[in-house]
Amino acid sequence: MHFGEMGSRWGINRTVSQIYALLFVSPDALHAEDIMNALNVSRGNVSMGLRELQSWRLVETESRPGDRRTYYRAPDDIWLIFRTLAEERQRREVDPTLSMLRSALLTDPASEADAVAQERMREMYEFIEMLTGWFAEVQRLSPKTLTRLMGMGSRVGRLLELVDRSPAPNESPTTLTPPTVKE
Amino acid sequence: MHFGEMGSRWGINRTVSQIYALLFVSPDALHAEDIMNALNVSRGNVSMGLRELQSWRLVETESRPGDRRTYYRAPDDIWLIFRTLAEERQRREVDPTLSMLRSALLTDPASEADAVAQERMREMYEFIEMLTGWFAEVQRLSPKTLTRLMGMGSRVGRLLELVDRSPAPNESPTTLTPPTVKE
DNA sequence: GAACCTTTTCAGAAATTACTGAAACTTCAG
DNA sequence: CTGAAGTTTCAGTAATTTCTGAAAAGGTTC
Repeated sequence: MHFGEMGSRWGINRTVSQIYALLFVSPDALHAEDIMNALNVSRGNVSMGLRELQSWRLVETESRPGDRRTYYRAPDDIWLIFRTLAEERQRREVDPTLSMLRSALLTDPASEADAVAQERMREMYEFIEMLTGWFAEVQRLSPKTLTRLMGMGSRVGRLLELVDRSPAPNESPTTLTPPTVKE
Repeated sequence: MHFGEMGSRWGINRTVSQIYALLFVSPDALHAEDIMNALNVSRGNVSMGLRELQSWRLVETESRPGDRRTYYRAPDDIWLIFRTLAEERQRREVDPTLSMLRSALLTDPASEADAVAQERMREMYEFIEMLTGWFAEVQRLSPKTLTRLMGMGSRVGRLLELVDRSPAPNESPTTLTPPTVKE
């Protein structure tokens, strides 16, 4: 129920969110009728919801010998789920927004106000590109490494700030060679 | 228009998104009637939209001497906007979800299936806590440092992976002392 | 190839969400 | 105070989204 509520705040259909939550906590794969009964929704609704979840690559199907029904299961690797969600949102929402901004930036500003608007859009464009670019790159690291990086929290960044404040000569701020890790 | 569309995919009312986009690209602060005219929506709708945006701390008001009308402006510091959004979503959606999960984890599992469900929820709980905790910490760094960190992309992480593969003796994997930055 | 079981589709109904416009309210200068 | 200018509220309406259930389609088995 809570996930249905939260889903709808994130633009995801209530039933779709609930189906996902149900599959996520289920020890075994479920078939359509299990879901119908558990959530009290119609057959058609379950079918559409499952299709939506498959289009997001969030559920997998499974078939069992001697049973005609299709069973559905939600992968349980949380890093993978996170990655999948990020990739799909990138493809469906971020990329179209970037290309819209790009084309808006190509037109000639008709007024001073337009020029300012373009400047703001350019900032936003660059911000989104930087953020999603970084994200895509970092996602390629192993979950283990990512977990460690997160465990270090802001320490990595504070280190950089330290370096910034006491500038050493002939130092490139954007390259980093293997440090000596002590202690 | 595009932002209205995208907003609704993220659970944000179309008009609210459009008002925000309009203010964001406007060189000057606008008053309610400007917005009504620009977007062709009713006075009441604009009023409600602005209130919503203020509750998200995404727009500020401004009053001008000799003019009774309230002027609205969207701050233009993108890092600040990003941070504000993250903080509000954390407060409104992540925190309630975490506390729901916490209470679900406190109940005694009534069956084997319940125990599995709890285990899944525990994993999700820990993942969200780690991610948002890291995020909150990193957000405290200056935009300049953050930009540099992002510029380094996955290099920081690859460094860690490298260290993992060729283990040096007596090394704690979770602490990091200032490295020698060369070149 | 026909009976059977399951899934998908989709038109219409239901529910939800968003919007309007007018009245009520607030603010402030005179 | 008063009245003009501006803003908010909210009941009613409109638009959109979601859901249902029955019919069609898809697959399997014998």
